[in-house]
Amino acid sequence: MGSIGPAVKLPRSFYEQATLKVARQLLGKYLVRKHGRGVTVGRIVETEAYIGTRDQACHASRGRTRRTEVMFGAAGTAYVYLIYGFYHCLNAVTERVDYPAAVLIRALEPVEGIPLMRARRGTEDLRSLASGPGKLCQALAIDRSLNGADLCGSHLYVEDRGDPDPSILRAPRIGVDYAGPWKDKRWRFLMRGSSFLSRP
DNA sequence: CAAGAGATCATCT
DNA sequence: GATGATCTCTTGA
Repeated sequence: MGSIGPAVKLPRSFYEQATLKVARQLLGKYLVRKHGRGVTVGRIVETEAYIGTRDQACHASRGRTRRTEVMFGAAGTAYVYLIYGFYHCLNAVTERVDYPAAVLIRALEPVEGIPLMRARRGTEDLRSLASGPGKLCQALAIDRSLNGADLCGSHLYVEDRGDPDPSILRAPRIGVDYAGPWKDKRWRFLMRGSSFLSRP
């Protein structure tokens, strides 16, 4: 719907760019997940950037540990972690090796495989299927087994379907009040007018 | 509609 | 032993 031209899988070079640019440019692209015989796709409508060891909201600010190791690795890999013992969060690792940075995918507009998403989420409400980082991982069957997975592979990747550039808003990141001066950075990017955001 | 509680576990101190 | 880059449900205006 509204797509023009062929779908192009984003190459690794896309993720090697500055994290804020990647976070901005992921909006309007399509996250594709192939799992078993099911394909689910959502249009990315909300992202957040986590950048380097000085950003106190970034997990890597606590150093290079087993958990954060993936963020220090190559751009274009998935950083997936379990949060609050219940939900998973999906990030795309960005920038160069040894520089820890990533973009959190915060919300999707369901596009393909909607019945499967409804079944996985246990709700019929379209607006609740993927409007949050934990929700979208549940809807797309993304868990820690995908930590370190290649986003330029065939099970989990992002496509440019030729949509026109969206109108974008910036806001402070969610849930990082502990991050001192870094909590006010406007590193959250939203597609203006989308009704599938985690919050307006 | 807003606010609060509770759920549950991998990771790190 | 403490702590979350969350979500859902309940309560009460």
